[in-house]
Amino acid sequence: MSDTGPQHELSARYDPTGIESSIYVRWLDRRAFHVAAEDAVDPYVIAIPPPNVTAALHMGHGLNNTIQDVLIRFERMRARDAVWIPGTDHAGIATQNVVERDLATEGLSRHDLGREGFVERVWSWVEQYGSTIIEQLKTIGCSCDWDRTRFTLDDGLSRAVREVFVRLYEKGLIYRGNYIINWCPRCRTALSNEEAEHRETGGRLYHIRYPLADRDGEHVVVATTRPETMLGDTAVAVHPEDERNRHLVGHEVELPLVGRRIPIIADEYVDPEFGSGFVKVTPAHDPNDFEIGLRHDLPRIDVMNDDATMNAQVPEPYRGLDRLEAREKVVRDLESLHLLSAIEDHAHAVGHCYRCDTVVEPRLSLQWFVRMKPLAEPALEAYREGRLRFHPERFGNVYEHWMTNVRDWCISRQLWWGHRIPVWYCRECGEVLVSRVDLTECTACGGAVDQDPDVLDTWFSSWLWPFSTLGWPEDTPDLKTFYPTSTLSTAPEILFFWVARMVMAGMEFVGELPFTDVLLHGTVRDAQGRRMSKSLGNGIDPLQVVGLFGADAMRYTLVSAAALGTDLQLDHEDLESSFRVGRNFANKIWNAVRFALGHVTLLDVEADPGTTPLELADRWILSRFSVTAADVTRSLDRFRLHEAAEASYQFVWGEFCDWYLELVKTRLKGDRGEDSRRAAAATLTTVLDGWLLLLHPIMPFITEELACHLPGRTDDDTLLRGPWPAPPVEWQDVEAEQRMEAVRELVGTVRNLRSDYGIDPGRRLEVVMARPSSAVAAALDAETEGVLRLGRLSSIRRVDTTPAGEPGAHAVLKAGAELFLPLTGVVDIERERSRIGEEIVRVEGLLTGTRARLGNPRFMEGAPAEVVQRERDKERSLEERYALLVEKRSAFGPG
RNA sequence: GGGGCCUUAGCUCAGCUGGCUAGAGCGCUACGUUGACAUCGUAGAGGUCACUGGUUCGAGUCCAGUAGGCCCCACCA
Repeated sequence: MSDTGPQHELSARYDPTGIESSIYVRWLDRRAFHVAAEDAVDPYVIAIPPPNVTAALHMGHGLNNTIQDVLIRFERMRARDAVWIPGTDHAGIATQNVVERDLATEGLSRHDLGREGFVERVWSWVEQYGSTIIEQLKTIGCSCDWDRTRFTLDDGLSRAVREVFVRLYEKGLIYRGNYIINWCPRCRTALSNEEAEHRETGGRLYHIRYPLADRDGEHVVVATTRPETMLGDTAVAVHPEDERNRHLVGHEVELPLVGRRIPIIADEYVDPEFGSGFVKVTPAHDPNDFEIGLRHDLPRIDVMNDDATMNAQVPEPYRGLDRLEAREKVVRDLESLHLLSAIEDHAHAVGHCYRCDTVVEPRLSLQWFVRMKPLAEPALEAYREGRLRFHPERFGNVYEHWMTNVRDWCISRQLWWGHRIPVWYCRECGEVLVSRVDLTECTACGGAVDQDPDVLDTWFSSWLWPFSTLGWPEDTPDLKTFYPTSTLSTAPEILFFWVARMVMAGMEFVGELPFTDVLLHGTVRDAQGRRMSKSLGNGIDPLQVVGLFGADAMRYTLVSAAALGTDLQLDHEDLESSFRVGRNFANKIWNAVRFALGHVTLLDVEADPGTTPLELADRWILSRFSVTAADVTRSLDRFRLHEAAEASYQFVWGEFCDWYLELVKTRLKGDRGEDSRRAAAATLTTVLDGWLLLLHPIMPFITEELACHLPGRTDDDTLLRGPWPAPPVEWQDVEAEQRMEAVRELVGTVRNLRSDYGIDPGRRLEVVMARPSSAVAAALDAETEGVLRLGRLSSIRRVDTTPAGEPGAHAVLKAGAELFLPLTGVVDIERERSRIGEEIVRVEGLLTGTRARLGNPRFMEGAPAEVVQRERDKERSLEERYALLVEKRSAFGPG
């Protein structure tokens, strides 16, 4: 589309509509994101945190996947074999919930379909909607290797899951047992500790009298936040050294409402200082009580059904009541029996199901567990030895703490959607068979077998993701080439759920860390600082943002707003203000290139660069570009994406557009001769091409679109493979930077004075200059025309000393020069005197500070030579300015 | 109960290993249609870097404490 006169095709406003999708298709057509193991020499690999297959893209995904895409594109441009492995997670509970809700609208439950029918139904749901989020990732530009898309429940990954289960079982690291687990009465399944979210809740502490069974009229008082569990009490405990109460050990109390006689026992767990020193013991509904129960061989009475209604273990009046109803009734009944001695407010942390937010019930239950300690050790060691790094670093502490105190992992779930537990129980001999292949009969006695009905925790497949996606347990070429992966980027919320467990799995099953660097990004919040969520309705749909402003605008905004590990705020009620930065920047880029394209031709670019001498502005912009490229590279290397974004922005807008383009405009028209024109055109194109590359990881679409319009490039060109800009160090040019600094200060000062005195912007002024430093003089010689044009000056008159007593404005440049702007009839002497006076005070202050430092012997000894030198230079230039300013002021005569 | 983080311009935030005459974007004020861009340009106002001490020649940056906010972990009922 760009062979001739491309400038005519670019509109004045950047409109990403259509451009982005067609570019994306072009990339796909070339299979540009695919890398085969055989071809990979220097792999850089990211395994995507697989979004739930039920998910629709939200801003959190938008941010995380933009970050990953930036890194992948950056490395790909650096000629590494960058592979980004995409996929989705079957998300056991979440997906089952979605399909069950679906069924409910037809008046059906999963039980109506039966297990097989239900699972089929979920699969068809997945087939229909499962690729939604994958498609959405393409919309925001993600350059995943789509040929490698995986699903945690597909055949290969299922095989990995089963292999892992069997291995751990054989190693004695998986066991089945009756323990207190977190039970979600709504999902009717066990949860892991991590899946129970503890939240501070305002509750009550009830003090209940338990009458002593053998001493009439006497009682002990226990305190509880959950009176309904008393129905399952099997003991009352005191601390063995509790002077007040230990004489009661061995006695019994009669459990109110139930009538059961239960013993008073002594156990270290009890805090004698708390309350009355007595604790009710409910081994089936509290983890501590469970432990006490073990030590004292107490009966465990589970008083609830799966849905947290009271079961047949409780007295008739309470049966069938929900636990909260039961609580109220228990309290009422105790009250009427005068057994409630007090109720006080009491805040405590209550667990909630991370999927449905129902209050979790600690409950005794037969489940499968993974012994974590042995897995944690190598994972901890890897971190301590510095082989595993977190960004920001502080998350290392969090990881270490969790790893050190890791508890066993409850992995069985009472769901239908997921990896079925590969365990069979023999009906005949009771043998427990754990197998890599499905069994139909007992391997011991040949009897009929039943497979465990439960499925595995979703995370039991996710924790294998970095290698299961590469073909493990087969020793595939992919696994050999692409494992370990390089960087993992994710949200801190799943540090334990996923990141820590992946590290353990990688070490255990492949013998190597799954990745070396873990990037934890912040949370996307709304204008009030609240987390974006469906229930609050304060989310922003990335696709809507893409539709309005383009993916690049969104990506730039997100990256620039998300400093490493910090949260970012966006306003869901004002998308424009939220994404304005990126949108405006994209527009700026568009127009800068549009302008340039109107002035450069293929001939300019092909000309031998040695034949046309570069001018000051050319040398300067090359130098600035060189520095910027180095900064951006360094920032990306250190995962400081926002710094890379900001550095590019400052360069493109603040230096390239504001100064270079402005200075070069006349030259491009040929006003300063053909050599000058050509030098400008060649430099312009070189630098433009360079910064388009620099921005490509963050803004892939617009840069790709514009680059192919540049002379020397065609539609077949792509920025995907870079090469990543690595400007020669020779481009860095201290002299040019100093001189351009003088140009900018000169122009800036003139503009400032004009503005201060309200000079008509159209009026051309003459400026008088005296005593320019060599830098200023050289700068002026090189760029007179530019200075005149940008300062709207008619001429610069050089004199030995600026006029005293004439009406006009004085200034002294840092770069070294006196300026005088003759302003007959405009300048008010008093105002000018006070303006200079203020400047004198300011400079004097700086000078005092600098002199104090230089006069301090300890500074002179202690500070590095470089710092001392800088202070000396500063002192000298401040002294000169000071002297000149004082002289100017005195020219006004005594104030 | 432990651990961590934050507090810098009106707003949202940068500021990495101490050298800062403290930055950006937005907002605000004034001026401006100088043919890339009004999704723009030029200039400007605006900060005792939460507070108190300490270390240091030098602290927004390091240390301790105080106040306020946030987060994570935790079996004291």
